[in-house]
Amino acid sequence: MSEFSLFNTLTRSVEPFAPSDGETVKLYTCGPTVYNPAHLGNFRTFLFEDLMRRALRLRGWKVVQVMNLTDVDDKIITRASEQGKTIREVTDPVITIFHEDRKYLRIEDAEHYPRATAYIPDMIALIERLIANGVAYVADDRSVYFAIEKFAMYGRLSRLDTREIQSGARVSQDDYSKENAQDFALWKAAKPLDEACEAAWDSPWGRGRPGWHLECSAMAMAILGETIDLHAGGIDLIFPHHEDEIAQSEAATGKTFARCWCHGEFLLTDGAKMAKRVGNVQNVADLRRNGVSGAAVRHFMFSTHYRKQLNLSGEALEGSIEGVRRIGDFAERLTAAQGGTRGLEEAADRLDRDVRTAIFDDLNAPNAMAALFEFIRTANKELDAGGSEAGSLRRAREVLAMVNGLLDVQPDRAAADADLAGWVEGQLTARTEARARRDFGTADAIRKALDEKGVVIEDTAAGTRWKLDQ
RNA sequence: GGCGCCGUGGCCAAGUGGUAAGGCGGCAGACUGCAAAUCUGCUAUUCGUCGGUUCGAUUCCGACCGGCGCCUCCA
Repeated sequence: MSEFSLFNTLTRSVEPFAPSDGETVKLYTCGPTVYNPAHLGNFRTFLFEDLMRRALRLRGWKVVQVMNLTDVDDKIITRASEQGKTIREVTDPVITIFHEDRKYLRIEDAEHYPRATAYIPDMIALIERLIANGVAYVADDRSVYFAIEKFAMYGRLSRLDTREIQSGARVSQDDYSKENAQDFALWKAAKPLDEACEAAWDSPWGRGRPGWHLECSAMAMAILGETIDLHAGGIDLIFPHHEDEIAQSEAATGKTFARCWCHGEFLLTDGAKMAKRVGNVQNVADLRRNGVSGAAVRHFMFSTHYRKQLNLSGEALEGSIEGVRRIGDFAERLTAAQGGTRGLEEAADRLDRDVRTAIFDDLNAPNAMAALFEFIRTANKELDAGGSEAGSLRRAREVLAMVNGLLDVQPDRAAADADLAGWVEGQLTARTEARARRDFGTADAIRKALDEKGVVIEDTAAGTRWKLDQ
């Protein structure tokens, strides 16, 4: 069996990876905070995780993926109060949009999408364990904090020396009273605003709500167990989010929380991190409105390795749209082909091997994509040569399906409705007749009329074919 | 101030101590009535700059220039 390796943030190096039980990968991925539709930067991370789960399965393992939905937090509460709603009324519609966007980008369903508010009892139980272990304390304001100096390994993931966080850092004191500025909240005592939008629950320490980091630890352990195989997220979550998850999980259980940590780099726009506070965000809806397909977005996101920053530009996106068109045209050609050649089969074998090698080597999607395009060029050539071997054709289709099951960059050709199809067929018949009598003026006028309806035609030896543009 | 990443052709981008994958675009050719699709050839003597190590560096080391990120709740 081929090796599978991933870059582990804990060691800052690419290492062999396998699930601890040799069979099922327990994967936890930090999901969106649902107060606003996720932007493309968020989706770059989710796409990287989608590729990861597909790669793990291709390697032969089962995957149980958890993606949490953070449906209680400061921003959600702010939004709810502004609109006079409960947090649930704010988050429900955003979750719906999240799943629509996700499906548009062909991100597979995770096995679990837990909402933080559904796991309050688990979170409270975890806090009680931490207090019992002496690493958490209840402050004067009835909030509960984790005391980072009680956890020796604190800082191991982010490699931040806790004593040296100083000038330049955004060290803003929040409204809570804690013993050490770097301690983080496990439980936040309720304020009137929280109660007003139904963001407060009973607890042994009074009314309140969970801290952000706590959610992930509690839900990961509740669903996947105390030690998980893989934990992934955006690079900005390394600190403090994942650092804190490790602290509170391991301080509670005494066991390794996640065996391997993977982080995806940022998507930039105009050379700056895409973020709401920078004001340069673009959503899936924006691309959708501009006719950019999910397949094209995937091609774009996978054109660069996940650990490298990627700049969103119109030019790059155009390139992906064209690239994906080529893949689509080729796939249709392969579907329609009557037979293949020995060379086609060899090219398919090569593609099979090269894609696995690339993707099992720390998810090298750009190399996998390169292998796909090399295959397309060779296969087109072989198909030009004719050939009648059913076996090689079958093999080519099988490998292309495998690659597509991994990258999923083959565009859907929009099916024309019956009215349009009928009209097009009529036009094509007229055009074929015109061409037969060498009346090219009429033939070209018809082609122009079709083009204006978004119909592109190709004259081939077997007759004229047509498709909808994009 | 601390920590870290990156800089490869017009654009995107892989990559290795031994002389630059792939995609988009462009140019030329084949095919076509013309197109489209496809194929072929061309499109970086060179990998931010300057040094060093080496038989040999884009790949290792150093300095510098430029871009980006993290340093308490941001994917």
